[in-house]
Amino acid sequence: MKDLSNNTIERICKIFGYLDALQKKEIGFISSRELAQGLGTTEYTVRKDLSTLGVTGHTRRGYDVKLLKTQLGEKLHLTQKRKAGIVGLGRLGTALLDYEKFKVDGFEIVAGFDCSINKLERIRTQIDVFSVNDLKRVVAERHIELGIIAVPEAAAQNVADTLCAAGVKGILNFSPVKVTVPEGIVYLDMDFTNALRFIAARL
Amino acid sequence: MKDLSNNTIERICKIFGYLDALQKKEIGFISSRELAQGLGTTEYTVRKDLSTLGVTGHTRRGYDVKLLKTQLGEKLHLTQKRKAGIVGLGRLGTALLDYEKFKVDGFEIVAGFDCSINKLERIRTQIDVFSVNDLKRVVAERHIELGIIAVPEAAAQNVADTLCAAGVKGILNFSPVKVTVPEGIVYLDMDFTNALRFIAARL
DNA sequence: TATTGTGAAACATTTCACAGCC
DNA sequence: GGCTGTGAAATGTTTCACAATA
Repeated sequence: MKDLSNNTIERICKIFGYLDALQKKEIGFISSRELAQGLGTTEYTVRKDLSTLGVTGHTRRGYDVKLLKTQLGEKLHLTQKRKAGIVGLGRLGTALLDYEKFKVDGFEIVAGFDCSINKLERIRTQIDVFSVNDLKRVVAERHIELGIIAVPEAAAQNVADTLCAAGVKGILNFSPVKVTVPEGIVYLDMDFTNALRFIAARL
Repeated sequence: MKDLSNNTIERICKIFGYLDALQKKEIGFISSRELAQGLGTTEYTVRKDLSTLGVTGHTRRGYDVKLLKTQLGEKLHLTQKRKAGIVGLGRLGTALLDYEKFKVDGFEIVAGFDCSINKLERIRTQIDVFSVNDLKRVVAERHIELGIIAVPEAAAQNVADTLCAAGVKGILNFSPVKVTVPEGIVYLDMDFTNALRFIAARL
């Protein structure tokens, strides 16, 4: 397959999520125009993106919702379940531990980590929790591919290093500092403050 | 000022945040190259972005960290404090209520809202909490400009409508569905599942 | 000598127009 | 008739090369 731009991948991921909503409403077919409206983009871009991926719709009817979901899932490798671990079990970390939407969409949180024994003992959750000292072992044993960082900023880089050394392939960073990761590790920031800044700048 | 692309605004917001870290380390000047490294972009892009904004550095020394922070803040209107309210006081919502980083960066959470009286009574936080029935009044009284949505997906669109009707100018949506807002309201999604999907697609 | 600032070149993305199709 | 699929045009963004500068 041709290599896709980040923008395209992001849009396709959004479409993928949007199709869930359509399925719940029992909508069988959807046109590029309606998809575009639901996503805040243009019909041209939707058609181009889908055609770039090699998936195809029907003249006069649009795209088959269920089929499209399957096809996009395959093309983006979203069909296989992915295991994730969360490091940092403060308020945000524990909120993420029990975030049900992950499960629905093929992501499974299989472990939580914190450096405070105190916190580990007090936490009430279904997910197994461990000391960060056991991180390397647990990541290997449980085949964790994705690391989610929810520690205070001072500890973020350290945690990222530990996660990468343990062998995770992707990192989602909720801490407010950018961390650096080795070549080949997929990295994404979720900086809340930055999000508010972006909005403020557009006001 | 020329109008800036979303990409430029996003990068400038990141630079703005990065300068905080530099100030903490007491670094006085920084070159476009170093900035680029810290941010994962190129020195050309940094220089172009800054020059597009009309801010300027010094030959042989780079940019004055403190001055640059001030200038970027002015250009992006990030100097004035912005008041925000959070709707939905589940685990995520309450985590956001007490997210200290917001305060540091000029955003102030001045109210929380939930529809469950039960939850409102049980919550322990410094921030005043209200029933969503009082949302319109409180948004007006406290001059809330930014609405943060942290409710389950079924309620998200409804909450967005209420917030917009109450007069907020920007919305940050943590729920996993995209909501639609009237023309003129700045809107940004923070979809955790989508973030994981994006990472999985890049693996 | 090291770094900015910027016009121009290279590249990437989005939009468009329309053929093809059911 | 209404929708997709796509090559070509239009637009936007990034990279580059180099003059200017302290």
